[in-house]
Amino acid sequence: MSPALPEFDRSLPMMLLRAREAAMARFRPVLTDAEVTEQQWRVVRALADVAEATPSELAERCAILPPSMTRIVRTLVDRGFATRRSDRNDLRRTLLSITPAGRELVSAMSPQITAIYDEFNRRLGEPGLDELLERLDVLIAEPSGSRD
Amino acid sequence: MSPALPEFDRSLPMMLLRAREAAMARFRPVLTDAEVTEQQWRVVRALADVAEATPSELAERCAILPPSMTRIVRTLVDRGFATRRSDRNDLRRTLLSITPAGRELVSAMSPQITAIYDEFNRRLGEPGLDELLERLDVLIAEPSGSRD
DNA sequence: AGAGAATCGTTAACATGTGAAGTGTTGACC
DNA sequence: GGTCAACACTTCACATGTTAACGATTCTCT
Repeated sequence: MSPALPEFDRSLPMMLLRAREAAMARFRPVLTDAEVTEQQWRVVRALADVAEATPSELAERCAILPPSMTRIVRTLVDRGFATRRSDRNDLRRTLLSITPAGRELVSAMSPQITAIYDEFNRRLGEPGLDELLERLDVLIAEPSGSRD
Repeated sequence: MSPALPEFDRSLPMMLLRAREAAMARFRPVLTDAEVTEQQWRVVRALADVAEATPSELAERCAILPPSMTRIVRTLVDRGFATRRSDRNDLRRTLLSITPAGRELVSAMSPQITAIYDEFNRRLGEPGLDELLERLDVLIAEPSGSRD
């Protein structure tokens, strides 16, 4: 008999998707209120941590594909949350920075976002959250089980 | 001082997103090979488990929003993986079923999909996977911490 | 120097995510 | 039995996901 597929509803991809949906459901009202999309917020958030970054670096850190990043950066620059300049040492590269308006957005949203993080912390417990993150790390880590 | 935001890179939403991306990266080649999208596969997979289902039920089970479900069902019917009829007792409702071609798709893909599930099982260990799913359940479960 | 490969960002084309509004049908209530 | 709210599905508009291909720049190697 052909190997039975795992239970659909409790398969790893479905559970990860549902868990993320459940988490984002808490953040979404805050994002909507600030009139930024989830992805725009990720990029602004990432830009707040560094002096400058290239679209590629942001794409990596935010888990957003380059074509999407192109559009998101355009939006953020248009809305005044980020600025861009080109790298004089490598004209292929673009360097992006957060603007004061971008920083204001981050600081205005921080309290509410932090409160939601705290809520998840309470729900899972600190050790529970840490264990969860560790297991997710295992998934994220390169399998490297290959042979080289 | 304003409350510091959690580490961006290890925040729960980012980790869940990365973990899911890592997992899907393993499945994607199989899906591409079969020429179905991730979401189309989820719906076909869900249809294979039941005699009939409404778009709403599928949307719930597959974590796909109704507008997307409308488009996906249209595609699946066009491609011959599903059929639709309307409920005579409630003309608002549509009833969907998998076709033989849909079942063939599922059984053709099952071995490869199962192999990937097995790989994750090995990486995490059975108890590790179970613990992971339990913690994800905590996130998915209604907070219900409200007061009613 | 110069040809060709590699890199970075972008555009294109299609599928899906997301929130709002629309259509037809059913149910509840007067 | 007629009005109105609720429901199931759809459409619309815009943002993003996904793959492929493209243009400009840089690197490599001869």
